[in-house]
Amino acid sequence: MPTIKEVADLAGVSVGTVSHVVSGAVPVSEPLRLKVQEAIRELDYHPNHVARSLKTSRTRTLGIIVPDMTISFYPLVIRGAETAAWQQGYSLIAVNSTDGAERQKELLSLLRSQRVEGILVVVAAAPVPIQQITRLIEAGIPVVCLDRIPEKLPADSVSVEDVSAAELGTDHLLEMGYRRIAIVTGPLSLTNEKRRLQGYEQSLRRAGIAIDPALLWHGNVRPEDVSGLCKQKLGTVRPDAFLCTNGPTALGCLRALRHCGLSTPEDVGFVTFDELTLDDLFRPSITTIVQPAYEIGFEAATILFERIQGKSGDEIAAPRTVRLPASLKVRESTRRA
Amino acid sequence: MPTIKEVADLAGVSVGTVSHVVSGAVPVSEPLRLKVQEAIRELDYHPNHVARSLKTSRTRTLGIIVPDMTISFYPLVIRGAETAAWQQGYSLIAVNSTDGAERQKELLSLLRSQRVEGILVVVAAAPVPIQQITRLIEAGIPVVCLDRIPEKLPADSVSVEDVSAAELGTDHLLEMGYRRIAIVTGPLSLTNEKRRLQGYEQSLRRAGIAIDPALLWHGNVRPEDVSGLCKQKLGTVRPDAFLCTNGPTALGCLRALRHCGLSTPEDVGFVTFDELTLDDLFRPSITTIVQPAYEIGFEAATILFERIQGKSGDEIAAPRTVRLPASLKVRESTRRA
DNA sequence: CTGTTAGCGCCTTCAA
DNA sequence: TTGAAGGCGCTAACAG
Repeated sequence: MPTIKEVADLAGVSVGTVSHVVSGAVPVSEPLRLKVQEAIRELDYHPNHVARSLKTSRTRTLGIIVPDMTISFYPLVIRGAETAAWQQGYSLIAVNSTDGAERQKELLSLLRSQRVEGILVVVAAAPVPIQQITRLIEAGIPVVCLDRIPEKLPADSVSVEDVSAAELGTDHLLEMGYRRIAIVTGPLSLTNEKRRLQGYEQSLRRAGIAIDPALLWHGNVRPEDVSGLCKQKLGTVRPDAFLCTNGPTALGCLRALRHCGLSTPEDVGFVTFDELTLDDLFRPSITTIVQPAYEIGFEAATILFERIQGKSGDEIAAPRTVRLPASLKVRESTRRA
Repeated sequence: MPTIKEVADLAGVSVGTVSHVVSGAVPVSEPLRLKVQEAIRELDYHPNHVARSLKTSRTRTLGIIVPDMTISFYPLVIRGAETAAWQQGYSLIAVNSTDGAERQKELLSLLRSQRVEGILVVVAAAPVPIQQITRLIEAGIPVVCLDRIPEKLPADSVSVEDVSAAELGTDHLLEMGYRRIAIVTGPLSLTNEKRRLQGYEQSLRRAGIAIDPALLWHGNVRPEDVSGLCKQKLGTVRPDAFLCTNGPTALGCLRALRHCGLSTPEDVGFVTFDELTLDDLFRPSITTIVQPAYEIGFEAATILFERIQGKSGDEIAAPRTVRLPASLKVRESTRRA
């Protein structure tokens, strides 16, 4: 791999001159510039980012940690962030935490060693000591949380407007005439889940319906577990509709319904957060509360850049909290006979 | 961000000693080691990978380029590669080419500047000068192609056994009694598409059915385009079944069918490469030729590591070609009334 | 075992 | 406008 020195030698100039034409920051006379460019082409020279980063202590790299990019929501988030990063000349390292606290810690540490200039993180569902993250921020590496928001973490965050999103889904079910609406949530240690539950409760209350604790099903983010939970609950309780607060949960719930011989929309109404299918080609298509995944990623990266740029000198700005609106895609699973 | 020197000062030892305890390569006496570790904890020291990479000229980083990780097949591939990389203590930079030749070139250049030690690439569907890739290999950066295999590129490659995979699907349709089977392909400039077409033809021939050119529909990887193509073709031709050679193509085809008021399996049989849905919860569930996506990624990364390790000294081994078997998931779209 | 030191490739003053 | 030189943080000899 050729170095800047080899280019300089071939072009018959000094390394400084080559550096100038590469960066474009300092003007170089036409003839020298051409000679340098020719040498670059000839040698197929690619500036060494590693050396540049060491010198400038700027890696022009961002990190993003997601639980599992196999879940359709996250690739969109990543692409949003990637686009924002690309526009600023940054690249993005995306890694999966598999929702493990230990793994997340390792990844945070790895990204730190790589000297990424900022980190986007969807915190693992496993309870994570927030110290993992506060330390990073103290060390001067800005962190923006997205999608899932840990409690009491003084960091920027971007996610959906959970309460109103849940209301959107619940109101729709109420409008369709469902009354015994069960909510299937993930772990309530995630603020979002709590807020979604809250939105559900508000909608019911507003409709004059009492909250029935027997219809509050609290699971986690593993479809198998949720499926088991639902099967068990279905033995004694029969809701007429379901609101699932995330994709994996919905998957588990749907499997349980099928297992119990219940179908939607014939037997029960069904609404979930997050897209389960690629589109509406399949039946029963599921009514979905769609989060603006791409925008969440894009917006989060944008905030991260503001932090990175504004880091020099003046006091740290207060954490920003951005909440993007969700939208409802009404499909067949809430179409009553 | 503390440096190795600060750790050394705090622990009252030399930087060499700190380096030794961090790497574990050179033994250090118990008392010193403890002092160093304490200092590391105290300062929250994270070794600078950038400096280390510059010194050792090994970044312990791999790159992977996919067309669009929003397509469900690719996240699995990436995770497979990530797992293999992680096991070797490497990290992975995943980027999207959006199937553009220019973009792919930029990404290759970027990864090269980042000094990744090897690259996994799903070549862009747009015709790409193979020189982009051969140059990399000449420069000593091993490249493994996966999923899509460009013609005449002397590089390692990992993908599915296209011919037999297509036969699998076609034979199944034949067994179910379909006779006028249309094949909807992506661009034939991709070897895989050609091979899949070949498998389809072999199956038909073996069954004594003549190839009808009117049933050979050649599209691209953009659902909208394919949908338009299919709508037009359906105006004059009526196949009794479809074999789609990839996901985006299938999507376009299904949309066209719906547009024309045709449903599967009632009116036509349907088989496609690649999963369209998360699972079999939706109807009509589509019979699918499933590629071992995770394994493809894992295997490709493994080969890449062999190249990276074996790079020193001896002559370059001949390109390896790995073909993994596909499996058929029979679902409702081929269940005849 | 432990300390010292020379670069890895590049950018960035600073002089010429 | 161009060239020369120091040093970013670390590792890998090498010397002690």
